[in-house]
Amino acid sequence: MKETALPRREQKTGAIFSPQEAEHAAALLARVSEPLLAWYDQNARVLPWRSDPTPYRVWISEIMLQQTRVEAARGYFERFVEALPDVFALAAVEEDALLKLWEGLGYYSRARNLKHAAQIVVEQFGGRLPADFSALRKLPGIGEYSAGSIGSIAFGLRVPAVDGNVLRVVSRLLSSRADVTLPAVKRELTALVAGMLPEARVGDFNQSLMELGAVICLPNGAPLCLLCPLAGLCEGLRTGAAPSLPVRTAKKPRRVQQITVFLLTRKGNLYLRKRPAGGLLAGLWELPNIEGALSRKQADEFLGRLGIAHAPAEEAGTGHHIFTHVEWRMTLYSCELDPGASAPEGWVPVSPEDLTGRYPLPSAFLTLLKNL
DNA sequence: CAACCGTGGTG
DNA sequence: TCACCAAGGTT
Repeated sequence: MKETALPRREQKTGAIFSPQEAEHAAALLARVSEPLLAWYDQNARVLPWRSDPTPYRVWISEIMLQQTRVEAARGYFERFVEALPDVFALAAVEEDALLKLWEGLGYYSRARNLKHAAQIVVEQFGGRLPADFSALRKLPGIGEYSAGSIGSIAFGLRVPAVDGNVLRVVSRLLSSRADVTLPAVKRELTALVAGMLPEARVGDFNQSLMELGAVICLPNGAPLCLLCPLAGLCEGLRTGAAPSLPVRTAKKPRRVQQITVFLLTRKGNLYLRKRPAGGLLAGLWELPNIEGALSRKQADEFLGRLGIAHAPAEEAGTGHHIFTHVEWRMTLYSCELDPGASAPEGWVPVSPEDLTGRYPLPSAFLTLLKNL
């Protein structure tokens, strides 16, 4: 294959960076670990999973922290490990109880994957998380990043852990305009990070890169370069490009979905139903709803067709909820069912106590109920 | 590879 | 109000 005949990104050596650029990058990054670890020793936040970093706790924290800010995860973590203190408890937990512990955190498949992985750990590894990158990587919910973070933090494995913080920090250090949303770019930056790992304290080093990104090298064009221990090496600071890095391709616009939601009550209980096992909010409970913005008359007709004996539906306002890929615009109706009325299969009358303590609801519906 | 999967803080 | 984006993984 002739290099000169191909655009750079198709060359065999270095899809993104030329050999010269990669060499320069490696030389720059080689000078990072020492000052960064020194900074980390003085500035690391005190976090519950850091104070007692058993493999189980590190694992739970890393899954919880996927696409989730530290402050959002903190309270959930404490409650989770209190309720499920070890891998055996996690492997045996009932799904609703598990999802209730995760309620409001989002990306609920993380919780289900945790339980599935716990069952594998019990069956195949005697209840001990494997101290091996490839074995960790094979567990459900553990990808390239998490295998690296758990491996290095819990077991001291000499492997990189490249998350969004690290991509931002490294892009700025190198003043690189490579699009970090591209898997190929992520792979190359991961290789560069692998090359900058210190001989010892790899877990601390991986955490120090993320910590720097979380508290100094802030996203949204707001890095605190004056406080940065790496300011002296940072090409992004020198060129002035740091605030506008990293480069990411824009996201696809959301689709808007109109739904009509029913607040059906009977003798102080509220009707819920379980969502399907796959797709959005899989396995969580919800207020009965259908697609479309129904008029009050259509709402009554809908309930009538389901054979639900009820008082006339009352308009209960509107609601709005934004997910990553979908936006719900909700039309609400409230309706008291006749005392002896039966509801469709799977619609469950839930007491206020069970609503709070037993049934996991997505925030979209929790917000509605809170506003009533 | 690109679409899908939640939620809340931030400017 | 609104776009951006977080200690990503799966299909």
